[in-house]
Amino acid sequence: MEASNRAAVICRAIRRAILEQALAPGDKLPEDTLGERFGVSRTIARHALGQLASEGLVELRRNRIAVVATPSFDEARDEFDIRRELERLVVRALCGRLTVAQLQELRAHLADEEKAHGGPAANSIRLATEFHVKLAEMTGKPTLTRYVREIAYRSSLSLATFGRPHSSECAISEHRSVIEALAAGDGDAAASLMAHHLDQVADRAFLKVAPARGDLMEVLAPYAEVDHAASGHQPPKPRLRSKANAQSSG
Amino acid sequence: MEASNRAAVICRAIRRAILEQALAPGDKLPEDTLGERFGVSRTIARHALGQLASEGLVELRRNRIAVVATPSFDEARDEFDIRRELERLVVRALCGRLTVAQLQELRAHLADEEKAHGGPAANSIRLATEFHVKLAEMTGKPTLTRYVREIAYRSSLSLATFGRPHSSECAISEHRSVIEALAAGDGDAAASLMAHHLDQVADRAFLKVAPARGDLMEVLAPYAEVDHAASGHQPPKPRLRSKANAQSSG
DNA sequence: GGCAGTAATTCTGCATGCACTTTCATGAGC
DNA sequence: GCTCATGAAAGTGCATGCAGAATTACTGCC
Repeated sequence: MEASNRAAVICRAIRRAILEQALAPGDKLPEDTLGERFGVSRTIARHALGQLASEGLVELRRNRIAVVATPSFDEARDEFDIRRELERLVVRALCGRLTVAQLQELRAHLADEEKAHGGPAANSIRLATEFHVKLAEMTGKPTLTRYVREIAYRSSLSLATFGRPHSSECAISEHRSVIEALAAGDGDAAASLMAHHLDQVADRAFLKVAPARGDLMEVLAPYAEVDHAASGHQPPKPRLRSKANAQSSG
Repeated sequence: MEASNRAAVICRAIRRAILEQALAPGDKLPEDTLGERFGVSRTIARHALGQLASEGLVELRRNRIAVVATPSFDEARDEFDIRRELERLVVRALCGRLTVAQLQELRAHLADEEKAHGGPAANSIRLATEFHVKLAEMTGKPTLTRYVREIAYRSSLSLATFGRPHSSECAISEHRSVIEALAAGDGDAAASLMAHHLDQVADRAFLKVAPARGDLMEVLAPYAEVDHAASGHQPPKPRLRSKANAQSSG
């Protein structure tokens, strides 16, 4: 799938780091540091960054250090709209075509999600995303898989930027009901359950922006971001994001 | 939008060549030839090829010359399914939000399509594709635009592989009705007209595979391709494609 | 102490060189 | 005439070096 192994290793590492929110939007990714860390030359590191940029996970600006992408609020919203349709296609393609082994794999994945529930959020987030990617892969449709994977990873960046603390228990039960609808061969149900699930994720994550009380910054962040998008260039904003989230119980 | 100008120039040139079918699936793209042609080093050419590969227009195999991608029949079919949903999102996003200037631009584009109707097919194909890309761009949604653009360009490769002679007059009238529905602010109509249009394109292009009489090769090509995909590696197949198409009136 | 101007450092953009792989042409053997 | 080995040519994979841009550190000044 990836051009060469050595660049692919870097890509995978960075993708995973983003997924587990070890890398946050805006974090710098200098070519030589990267190359040094992975024991390759800048050429390879550069190649990997290009690949990640084409997936929307990294932003490349001329003569500037590459940074982890910072999706705007609008982008996040629009991408969830796309994602809903793509994943609807996924479950429709899957319905009635899943093998016993595949169903078993999905249920095993669900078990992993449950097991990770009490633990660190990074694991839960990663597993939840991988559930969607795994479903897409099972369609055997390369383009659909690619788009779902890209957008799912991008979603985790949106979550990092705008999301409030991840609540995984709802997601898990929604995953389960999608699987059961697929197992029952009910494509319509599976499709609307998936669409509903993604709407819920979006709502939980950043659409219902806090019930008024508490941190004003958090409420305003999305709207501020909209303004930035309109004005066309990024204001300073040095890591205000994580601070705002951390104080949400203020 | 693209990392650097110099690589972007090469990308644009190749994309356009593909769109106008001056480059056919399987055509070779050696790094140094490319670099020489555009007055840059292999490094830049290589970078451009990586970019195009990430868009699915070029296939990169280790230690092998890059080639223009050859979508399989299944891929082509699946991508039209994706495209239908994406472009439905496009017209829904556009409906009621198009400015007078934008409507004017779309109608001007339609006029260009009509003007190109009698002329070389390359022009008609390019303009038809650009119509869809232009619509997507007008949404202002970067990810949606990117995906529609990628898939539209990929479609032109599918057409080159499986398509029969392009018939542009239907496409043009269908484009017109989409625009008029958008101008009238009827989102439902626009969405289903667009979906219908894409279905028609797919049907005209390669789903109704010739009415039995004539060249057997042409009828079998898609099924042969399905087989290749299943067996996992490409058989020789040295440009059989264009020959089969040319003899379709046998 | 705060601030502007400047030098040093860091980092990217790109070409080039070398090692290795694939491909192709040539010719020997059957 | 056909197949198969063999060596040359062509092409990619990757590291490195140099030029220039961006950033940072530093110094003198108010």
